[in-house]
Amino acid sequence: MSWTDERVDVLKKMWGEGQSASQIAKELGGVTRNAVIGKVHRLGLSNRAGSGGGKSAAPKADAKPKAPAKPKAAPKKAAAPREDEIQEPKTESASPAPQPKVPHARRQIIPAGQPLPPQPSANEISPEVLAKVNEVEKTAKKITLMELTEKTCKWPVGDPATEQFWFCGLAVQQGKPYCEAHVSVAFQPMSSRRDRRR
DNA sequence: CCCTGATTCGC
DNA sequence: GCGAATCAGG
Repeated sequence: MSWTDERVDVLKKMWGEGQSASQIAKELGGVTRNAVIGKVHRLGLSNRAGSGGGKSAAPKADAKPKAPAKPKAAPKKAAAPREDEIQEPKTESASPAPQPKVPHARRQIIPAGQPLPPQPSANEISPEVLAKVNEVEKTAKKITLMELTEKTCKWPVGDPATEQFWFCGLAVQQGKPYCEAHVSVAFQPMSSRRDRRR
């Protein structure tokens, strides 16, 4: 595969959207995340920030401490036939319809000001974290039960008895079953919820 | 272990 | 220019 204009376009778009190199590589197909990263650098759009915020670019200074002397006895894997991708056995066929963008209309998350207690632990959590979760739930992928994998956030959102129910679906925080935001509300330190009035 | 991007360097 | 191998984190 070569970097055609269209492919570069997708690359730029996705990278701009904050997609990870591996995701982009998966989307494009025929390339590895390394290739994507390499291209990103060559295109000179490595840092996605640019915002004059506190996040300063890399303090590169001078880099050269790399070990130039690489023995590399004989680790040559020869031409490793990748093509593997042992991902989940999705409905892989030949349909060029990878990611449904979910063009659904904006369903209101909270139908009404009803009790709505099913939320696992949205009781006494720092308002900040709570707010963050709310944000996340708006940008969540809203996947269904069957779309859950070991790598998708399994945080339930909404009421299972209604149509307004889905799973977060964002990338999980490694070992955890939830994404970062939901991990923070799901795994409250005891100290925090210690003296629950009851 | 999973993942991320960054860099190097032979091709 | 390309990207695998590697490095350096989280």
